[in-house]
Amino acid sequence: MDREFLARDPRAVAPDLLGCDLIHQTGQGLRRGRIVEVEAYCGADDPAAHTYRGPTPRNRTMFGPPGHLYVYRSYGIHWCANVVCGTGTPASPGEGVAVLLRALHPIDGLDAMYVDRGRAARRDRDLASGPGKLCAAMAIDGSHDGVDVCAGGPVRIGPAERPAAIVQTTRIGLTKAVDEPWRWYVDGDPNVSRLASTP
DNA sequence: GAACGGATTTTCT
DNA sequence: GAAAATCCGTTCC
Repeated sequence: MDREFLARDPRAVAPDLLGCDLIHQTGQGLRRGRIVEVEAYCGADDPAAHTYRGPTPRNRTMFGPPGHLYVYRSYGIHWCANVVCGTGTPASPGEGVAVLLRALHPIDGLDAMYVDRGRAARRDRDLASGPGKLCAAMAIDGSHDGVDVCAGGPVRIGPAERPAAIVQTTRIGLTKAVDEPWRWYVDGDPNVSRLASTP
């Protein structure tokens, strides 16, 4: 994964991440899933973003250089993982923008994913069909906040296999900026957490 | 298959 | 003190 690819507006990066593989090489083995659902969070432009009101101890990774992972705890229980975007450098802060990874199509390491997801996972599509599930399946937690996914380390992102069709729709689970169409998913993939409503 | 409540960290009022 | 970028077990169709 080239860092320049991520050094853009998250609304441009997010659909381009669909079809890329998220890879985690753990001591036990390699886990891999294809990214099939993402959301963009746009810093000061986005009341729903953690970074809307500026840096805090939790969100400081999002103001750093692109290509790092912002991992935070959601509802006190789950972990959620974002890929930092924008034009930050080690010397100067970025825009506080990122892409939330919401769902994966499991490819490798499914046995380990079932173990870490517990008894609620009955089928492959239960493994990573949501941001909290995704982190559990990939063994990503708070210790991975700030890791560089562009450096060829144990957590990395592989090149995209371009999806046949992409759906753009509104984000999920928000109470602010609910109408912004900043979620994208791979049309027809069974691992997508929720389909776009068709009124 | 849909609908509800509980778990529990970080932030803000 | 309350709400939040969620998930799961239970309950009722």
